[in-house]
Amino acid sequence: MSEPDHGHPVDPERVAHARARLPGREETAQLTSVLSLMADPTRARVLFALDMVEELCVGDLALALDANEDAVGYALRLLRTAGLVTNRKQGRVVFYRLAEGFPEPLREHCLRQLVVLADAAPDDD
Amino acid sequence: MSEPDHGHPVDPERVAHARARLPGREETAQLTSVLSLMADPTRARVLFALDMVEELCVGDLALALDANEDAVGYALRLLRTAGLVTNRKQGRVVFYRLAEGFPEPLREHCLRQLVVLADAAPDDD
DNA sequence: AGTTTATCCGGACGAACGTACGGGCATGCG
DNA sequence: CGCATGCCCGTACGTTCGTCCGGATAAACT
Repeated sequence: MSEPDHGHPVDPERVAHARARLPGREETAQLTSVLSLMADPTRARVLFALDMVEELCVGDLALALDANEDAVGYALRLLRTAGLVTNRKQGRVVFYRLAEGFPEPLREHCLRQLVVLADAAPDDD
Repeated sequence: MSEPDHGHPVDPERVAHARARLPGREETAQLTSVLSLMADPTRARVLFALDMVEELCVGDLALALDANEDAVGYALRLLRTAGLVTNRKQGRVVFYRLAEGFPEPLREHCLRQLVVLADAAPDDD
């Protein structure tokens, strides 16, 4: 079966303990949805770049990432929709930057701290 | 075209600046691959649970998460393959826990800090 | 020994994701 | 005023991911 009735847990205490403190479905969904956005090479690098130079237009962004514009455009679309970046249009050029309300923990922990993880863990397997 | 030759960047300075400091393709791939593992509700909650109670068997884990065993089993398979969790078999029960070399920044920043993000940002949209 | 329990494994299916392409809309320039 | 540029949008396609289902394995209990 997929869902055994499981007459009795093996570790009722721990189950209860975990169950009580575990983030709910919605909170988890929120968290994972924003993590999903960073869990893509193009989007991650877009955010990295914007965190460094504050503002960039789409074409320059593609140049900086050495990616094609379609990919960057799509990445920006999702990030914009999620409210993580904002755009300012000047002439026919559109500049992007990290949104005002960009989650600080995300910027601090994922954009900056976690890079050292990739840098210091060559044997990730 | 998808890849305009872009005679000249708009902001050559910023492009160069970003380009120089940007993490390479491999590092980004590593980072995103581990982030992808957390960017799933089931896997994220599995890690949360294991971070809290140290050790749990598959069945109890399914109970704690209120998910079916198939999902939990699949989640554990991926996490195990990635080396993020280890298992210890006692009788016919298999206990899982976070791996020894579980990336500390990940545990500290994603498992613990980022939850407050989900908790403190009801207007994520 | 046979049966039940706890888990793992592999394949099939459907859904979501990312990419490539074509067209569209504004802006700036000749 | 017409053409080129920079970017956005919608669609179609291929790939990847997660779930569901059946069977297999190993251990404990009778």
